Amino acid sequence: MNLIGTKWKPLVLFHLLEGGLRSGILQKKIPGISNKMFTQTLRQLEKDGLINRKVFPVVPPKVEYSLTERGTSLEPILRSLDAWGMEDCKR
Amino acid sequence: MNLIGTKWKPLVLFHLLEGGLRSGILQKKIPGISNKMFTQTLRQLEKDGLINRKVFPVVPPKVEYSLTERGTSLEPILRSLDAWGMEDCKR
DNA sequence: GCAATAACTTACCCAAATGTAATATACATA
DNA sequence: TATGTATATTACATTTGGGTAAGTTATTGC
Repeated sequence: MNLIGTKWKPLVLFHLLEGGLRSGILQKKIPGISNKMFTQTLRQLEKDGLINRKVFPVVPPKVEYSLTERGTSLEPILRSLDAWGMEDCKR
Repeated sequence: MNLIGTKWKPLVLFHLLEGGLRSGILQKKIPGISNKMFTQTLRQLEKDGLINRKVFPVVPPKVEYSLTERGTSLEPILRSLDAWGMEDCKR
């Protein structure tokens, strides 16, 4: 799954700890992430079974991401990374 | 510091949790790491202030690595990564 | 003299991660 | 008809992690 060895995954997960978010809002919480890496990271996390993707059939599109149970189980790790002041979680 | 975003750093630190080790022995605990990445990773960790490097002026050379206090403070993170079964810590 | 030893280092190369920028979709509305 | 909107994808370039293999050092012992 490679949570480690990737720049953005932990960051994305961290911002979902407080609850699900709309795509756009989540992205704004991660300054510096490119459009591409944002969706690419989400796709991977979804494939890893760590997040849910919920699409609302409206226009313009609305998509919400939230942690799965498995994703939530990472909370201790994500919080300790944050507490420790890991660069990648500071942004 | 980028503990995350690198393949080997957490692994090296993890194996030092139980105490300092000679270079060669530490390397053997990390199958798959190349000679180059091994020393390169150690240099980075040393620069990050996470490990100590102690050289014994003997022949053939003897070098021991151990965690600094700062490095030891990562123990909860390293252990939870391991407990979670992170791929990189399974080897 | 010459091989063996432990710990590195260096040159060279490839592949994977990431960045940039343009484009797509589908409908509402001015 | 043209524009805005939120989400996403694609092609292309660049950066960086990582591998391989050979060379370095300084001594001991055959």
